[in-house]
Amino acid sequence: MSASSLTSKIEEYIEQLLEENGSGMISLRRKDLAELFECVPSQINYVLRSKFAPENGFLVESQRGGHGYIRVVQLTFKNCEEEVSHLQDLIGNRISEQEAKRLLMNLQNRKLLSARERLLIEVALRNQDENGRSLFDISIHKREIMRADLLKKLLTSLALS
Amino acid sequence: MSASSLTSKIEEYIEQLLEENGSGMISLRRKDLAELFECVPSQINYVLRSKFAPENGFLVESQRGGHGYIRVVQLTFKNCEEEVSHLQDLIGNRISEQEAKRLLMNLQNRKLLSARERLLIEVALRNQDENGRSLFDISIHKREIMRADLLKKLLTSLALS
DNA sequence: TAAATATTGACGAATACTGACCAAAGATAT
DNA sequence: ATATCTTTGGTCAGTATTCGTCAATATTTA
Repeated sequence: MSASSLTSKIEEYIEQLLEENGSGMISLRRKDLAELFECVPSQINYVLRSKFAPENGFLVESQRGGHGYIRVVQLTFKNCEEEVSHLQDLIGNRISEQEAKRLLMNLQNRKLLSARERLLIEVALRNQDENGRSLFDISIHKREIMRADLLKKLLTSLALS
Repeated sequence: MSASSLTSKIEEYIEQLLEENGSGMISLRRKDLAELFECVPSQINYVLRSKFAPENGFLVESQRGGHGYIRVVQLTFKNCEEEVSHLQDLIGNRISEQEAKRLLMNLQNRKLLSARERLLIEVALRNQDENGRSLFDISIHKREIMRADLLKKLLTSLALS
């Protein structure tokens, strides 16, 4: 897909670095990256915060001062149970439609879900939401709780199969 | 087939874009489309929700904010259309839990569903049933209707893509 | 005319980007 | 050793840009 925004370009650059490196971990220098993309340094923080967050399967460590660095680590899980409990934590008691979609997309990217499975889950979530809204007049808050509930049920059932 | 309504015009425009593009996927800018058709932006959402829903063979993905977009993906029939409409007939207006399970097992045996996909559908159906029973006190009759509805949505969206 | 579908507009939410100011850690001079 | 300078990264608040939702109203259809 075309990456027209600055954020996308930086994101793709970092992903490419990770891919080339292979060890699942890379180091950056914030100022250099900012110069490369001709933006303010805090833009790098924005990209890291929004695209390389734990819910997207990454960890970011850094150190200030001379020879400072930013390290991006790609998370992996040893077993299913670890992954499931991590997912439970991420979903929490309630979740928005956007968050749910991002999470599912991430699972698909990490090959933990097929495209068809993701589609099924999205349709199920959407159906519940529509029913809750139009048939039963459920509040948005309650719908977020029900969405988290269903999502956890679906993902858990898959992981334990 | 009156193409006179605004919704129809927008629908046809998007379909034409999809056809011209050929890749089965297009990107829109909601504000631009709204300006083109001289309507409020939310009209675009209405068209997308009502005409480009998964059960109609489309996926809509979007992103807000700077460089935001709306992407419409046309799912292509992999399995034949007859299969889908046959399933619709088979399910009918309402279906019991037992019948649903038999149907799903049958689809899995015929390799039209993976075990994981069947599991997802069963969990989604059961979840809706449970909620309907315990939260909203829905009658068994109404629940059979809702079950048929959800099952058709799920299978139809799967039959595409 | 009752139900379904279409249309609008007000308001809210998510994402992108910047710049000013803050904090930490190494380097250097005394 | 300590103070101070230099080099790094962090945070936050503000602005701009897009899209989404919801409820009210209008129109069409059955």
